Amino acid sequence: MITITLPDNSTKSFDAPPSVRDVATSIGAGLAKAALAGKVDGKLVDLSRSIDHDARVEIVTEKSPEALEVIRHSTAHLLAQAVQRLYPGTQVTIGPVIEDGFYYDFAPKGEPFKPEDLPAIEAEMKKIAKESLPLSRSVKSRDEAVTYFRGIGEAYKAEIIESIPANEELSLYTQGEFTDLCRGPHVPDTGRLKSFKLMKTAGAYWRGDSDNAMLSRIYGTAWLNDKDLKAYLTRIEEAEKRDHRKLGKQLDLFHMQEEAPGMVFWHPNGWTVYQLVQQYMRGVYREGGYDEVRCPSILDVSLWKKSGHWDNYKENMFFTESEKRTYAVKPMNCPGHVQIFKNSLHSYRDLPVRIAEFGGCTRNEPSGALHGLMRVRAFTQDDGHIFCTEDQIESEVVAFHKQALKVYADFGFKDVELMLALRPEARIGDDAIWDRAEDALRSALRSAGATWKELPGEGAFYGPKIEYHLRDAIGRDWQLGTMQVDFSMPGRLGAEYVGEDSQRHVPVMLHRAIVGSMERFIGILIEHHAGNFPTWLAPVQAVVLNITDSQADYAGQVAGQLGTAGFRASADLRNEKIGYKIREHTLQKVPWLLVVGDREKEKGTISVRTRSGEDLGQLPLQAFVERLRAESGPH
RNA sequence: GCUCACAUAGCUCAGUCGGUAGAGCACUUCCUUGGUAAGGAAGAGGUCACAGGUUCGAUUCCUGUUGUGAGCACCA
Repeated sequence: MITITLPDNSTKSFDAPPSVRDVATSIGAGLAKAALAGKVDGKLVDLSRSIDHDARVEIVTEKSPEALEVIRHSTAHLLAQAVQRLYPGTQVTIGPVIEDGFYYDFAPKGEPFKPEDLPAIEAEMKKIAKESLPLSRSVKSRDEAVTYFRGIGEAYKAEIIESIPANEELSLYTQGEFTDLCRGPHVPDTGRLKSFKLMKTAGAYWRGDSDNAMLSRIYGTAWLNDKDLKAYLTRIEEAEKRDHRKLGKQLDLFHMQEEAPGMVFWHPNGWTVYQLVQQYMRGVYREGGYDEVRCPSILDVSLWKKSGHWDNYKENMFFTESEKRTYAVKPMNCPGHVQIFKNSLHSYRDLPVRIAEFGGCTRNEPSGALHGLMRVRAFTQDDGHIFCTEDQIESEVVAFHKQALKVYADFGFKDVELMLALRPEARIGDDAIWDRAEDALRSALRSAGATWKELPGEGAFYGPKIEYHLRDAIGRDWQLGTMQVDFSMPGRLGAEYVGEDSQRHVPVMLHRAIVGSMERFIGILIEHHAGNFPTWLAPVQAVVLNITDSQADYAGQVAGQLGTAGFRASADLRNEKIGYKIREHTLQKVPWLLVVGDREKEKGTISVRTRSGEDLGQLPLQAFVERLRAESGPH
């Protein structure tokens, strides 16, 4: 006798061990039909799984949060089956579920898959789905499974299984002629898979290691129904429209060119935005008690040997030589700031000493990593370093945390996630130091009332770090700010202060940045706002448009007065129709369009239109200035 | 760095099954003075990314280089 408890706490009894499907059927035929999988004592299983003990059971249908995972996983199997039908001899490896879909890595017999191959594969998937092949689960011992996969020529699969402990039982899923190793669960039959699409092909290293062979990966997406699929495809299109590389060109913000890979040519419009962000951040330095400094861009390599960058970061640095000396182009600002700290003798009374810079950094990033403004070789950090005692870490981290959240909110980002990156494999400093550094950050975060996720192995070589991840308007995550504790570098570079005991001590160094890289931050701003910068950040805030030549003087005057009032305004006096000018400046995403014709000229007003097409009618210039002033800053 | 793809006018793209190229927008000039998302006409603009090779002939085919895109690896 088996007693099953359902989510509403009602119970059902069965004489023989029932399958999950039996439980569903006992509740209702409709539910049995809608069922995709089940949850037994919280564990996701197949419908066919029999339940041999008293348990809590939940039926997973399309309405369950787990449904998508099951469907995507099963669709990955469907893809593998289709590929093996069309390309016999292709080996399968793994096919996990990812955000919005799934992928499957194949070891093709000949050429890797190309985008042109996808329609045929997708058609074959649709065909198999129509066949409604049931998926059946079987269990094998590890060694049996290895023998099985070796027997059918699946060397990669066999290799995966060999790395699993010998005493573990493995489940295999079979649909028609296709069998794959898999933890499951899966949909009961392939007919349940309807709304999917293959998206792209790519290379991917076997087991994620660049020393291994390159496999051929196919990405796909899968959804509960065609409506969701369509919504997803629309979302991707929207994201493409916001691409900062595209908008950067359209709005004439910046460009990059072949002679300077990964480096930016800022155009007047883009540089205006850059300057605005910089001025704002300069205020943040001031309010946080930082002194702004400026350090040399190239420094003798001996300094980088002392700092540890030579040993840990050489691959990513640019070098230059002159008169038999080798210099490194600075990839980070910290050693420079230490030099400034060291240049005078500090008392413990001076601490914390806060030094900040808009520090230009140059890093030889791998060519394949470059991506518009998001990953560049030359960039500027809002970089600050705090020299303090161990006791001061907590209050410094808390103050920084508050400031960072304010900055993000001012730029329109509400969704901020914190990560704590812990000691990596390659590092300097002994474990006791790392313990103290990691604990210091944890306790600071605790006292700031923050919640965070920990990422083992992701820290910098000199210390652990807090990372601030922001979610933009279309749900993508970006890492911006960082706060890092460093017990090593001050000692290596000889930074000291005189303590109360009149002895010399090595200070702790905190590395911090809020926007991270100016370049990347502006890229994120462009995408977050889809190019529609808020008025205070817009390169051009208002354009005055005359209707005929007879108002040219007046239009020029209005633009002049706005300029005098401190706004970025210009007049478009071209001999073009008003509709043409409106279209052009709307496409340039200028927030305010001010139309002046004879009517306005006579009354000394302007007709105000926003870039979203809203018509505010005629306003006296002064009234508009007030309105603009209200939108001219984040505060 | 690795795999695959791509590189044609300022921009977005078409095209040449191998015989040195075309559209729209933008630009210049002229006409038009027009009230809220494109008025009209004419003109100018290209070593078809770069370097080799095959060929009577290469922008087109092949190889390499550079850059870009997608993904992987990397991201101190």
